[in-house]
Amino acid sequence: MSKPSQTESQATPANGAAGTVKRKRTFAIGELAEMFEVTPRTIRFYEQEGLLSPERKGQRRIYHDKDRVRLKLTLRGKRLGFTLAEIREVVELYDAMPGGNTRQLHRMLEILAEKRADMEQRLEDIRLMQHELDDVETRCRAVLERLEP
Amino acid sequence: MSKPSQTESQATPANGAAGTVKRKRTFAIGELAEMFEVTPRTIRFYEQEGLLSPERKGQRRIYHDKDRVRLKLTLRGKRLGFTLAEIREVVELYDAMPGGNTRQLHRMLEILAEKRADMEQRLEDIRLMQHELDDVETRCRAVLERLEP
DNA sequence: TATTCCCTTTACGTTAACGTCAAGCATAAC
DNA sequence: GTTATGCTTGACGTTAACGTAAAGGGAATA
Repeated sequence: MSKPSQTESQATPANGAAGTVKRKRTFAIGELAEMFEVTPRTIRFYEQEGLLSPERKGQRRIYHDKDRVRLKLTLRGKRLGFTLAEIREVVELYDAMPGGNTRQLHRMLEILAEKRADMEQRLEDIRLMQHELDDVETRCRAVLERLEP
Repeated sequence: MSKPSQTESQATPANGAAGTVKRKRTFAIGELAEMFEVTPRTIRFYEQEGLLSPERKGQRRIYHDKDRVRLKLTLRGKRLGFTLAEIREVVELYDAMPGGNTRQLHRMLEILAEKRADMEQRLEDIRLMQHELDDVETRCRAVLERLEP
């Protein structure tokens, strides 16, 4: 399945005033890509799909911490099998939340309920799959016992 | 995401001797498709990919209970985000198990361990996602409280 | 100054997992 | 008998999510 990195690997904080070990506040696309073990292409693609909208400094993209978080959430969504379109739907509503009208907010609650049900189903699937794995492993070891003394 | 059915819907048992409500033992492709809310095309595709190998009666495919179970497991695997190739890998090893040689069996245990770790990661992702959902819902309701008395 | 990186956009290519006809067989119903 | 239903095998089309190559900009380093 080509796992795209579970926990982002800490990039070496390369700046900060003397003594003050202050976290780097912005990232270039390559840094972010390395952190999450994805390619820059992927990150640009997510932007094109409306999931990210980094600042620009001239032509270059500058990513802040909120962009990093959003990317993290996006990738987690992906691991959970959501499509980029689904992830975007939530992201857009989330952005529109503070000034959101009542209808949007209720729609949001609807979506949340759906996702929640989805998570429950996934938990059940995982439980069942784990049992399958247990079962197969047991049989597997049984056969091995018979072959290897 | 177009959910492809979670729990297969019980097809009406249309045969069985008088009184004996005996479960139907075989299924046509259309029946199986309806049960799991997928298309026949999907089922044929899975066969082509080596995940199913139903009996043939003349030209027609006849599915037994073991085929149904295998389809169920396949769809569950899909919901968990596994590719058909991954699912097939396990299926093939599983088939080769009873007469399997030691090397294959050890390979099998390896794969099982991988899948197990995978499940753990998925559980963690789900936990985190649920917290996200809680968080968003809380904020969402807070805004609504301010808008609706 | 020249070379090296890292970035940029544009654009066509690729893979998985089916969808969607088309043309035809066979059995069940009328 | 013929009409309808459900199956069969091709074979080409489609979508999502990127990959990959081309052509070039700008700053930093040798």
